[in-house]
Amino acid sequence: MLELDVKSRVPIYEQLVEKIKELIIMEVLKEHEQLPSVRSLASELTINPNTIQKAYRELENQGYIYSIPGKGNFVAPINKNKKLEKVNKLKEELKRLILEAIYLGITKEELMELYDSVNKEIKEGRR
Amino acid sequence: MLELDVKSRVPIYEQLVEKIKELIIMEVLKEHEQLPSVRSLASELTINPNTIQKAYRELENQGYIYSIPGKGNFVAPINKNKKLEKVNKLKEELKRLILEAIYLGITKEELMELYDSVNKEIKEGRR
DNA sequence: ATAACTGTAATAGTAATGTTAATACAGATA
DNA sequence: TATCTGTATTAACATTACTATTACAGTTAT
Repeated sequence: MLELDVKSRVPIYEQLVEKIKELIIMEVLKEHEQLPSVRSLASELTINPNTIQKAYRELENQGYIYSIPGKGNFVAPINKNKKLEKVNKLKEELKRLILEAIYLGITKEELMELYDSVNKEIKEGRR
Repeated sequence: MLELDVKSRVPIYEQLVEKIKELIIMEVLKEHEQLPSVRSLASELTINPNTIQKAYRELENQGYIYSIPGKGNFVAPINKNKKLEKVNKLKEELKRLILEAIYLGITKEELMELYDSVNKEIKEGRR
């Protein structure tokens, strides 16, 4: 569920943050659902507990989870603004790529084809 | 022309490589055109000559430029396969983002709107 | 030929950052 | 009481990018 790339330039804790954000926004993780404990997740992923804690701390700062000392970390109940935030961020990224694409001569039609091919892959369950 | 972000996670030499690649593919830099010397570019950007050299070396390895010791570094005369490579890479990136976008509920129409807005900006000379 | 450019090379040092390791303490719970 | 949980702290390690410095050789113009 949480696949990490230890050789990546982006640090492990940040990969974790992004992956877990994703799960929360996609509502794979539900409100108030408990996350794996710092230690258990660390041993499962065979990385240091400090790294997990750093990720959880960051998620808490960003309002995605809340923690109860002694009990655990839980999914925060907000999700609406967060989703909008995410959508806007994604759109900005898309615009950046589209700009470059246009300069490289990629047409609107080609972009639509890309959309369709991805959409098809999803429907066929290949993702 | 070459704007660097020293605070970025991606290293300076790699930013340089990408920017210069871009200029070559867009044919802003023409075949056999001489690039700034290692030392002059270094002093212009106020970074170390070694960093420039590392970028040039990388560009040479990737076939974008060639160097003549004692003379300088020059734009290589290939550009066709390189452009295709770049386009394909960009399309892969786009697919990745589109996949995420679909999961977040972004429609094909919204994507088209993004394309149009970027296109409009270009035409209006805002880019 | 000399000076002033070019690229290339090697080495050492510095700085930042992520990660690990080891402990410790306190709240929660069975 | 034992065993979970989160939290905190400190030190050490590893990697990497970048800088600094010096040196050598080819090119070119004066």
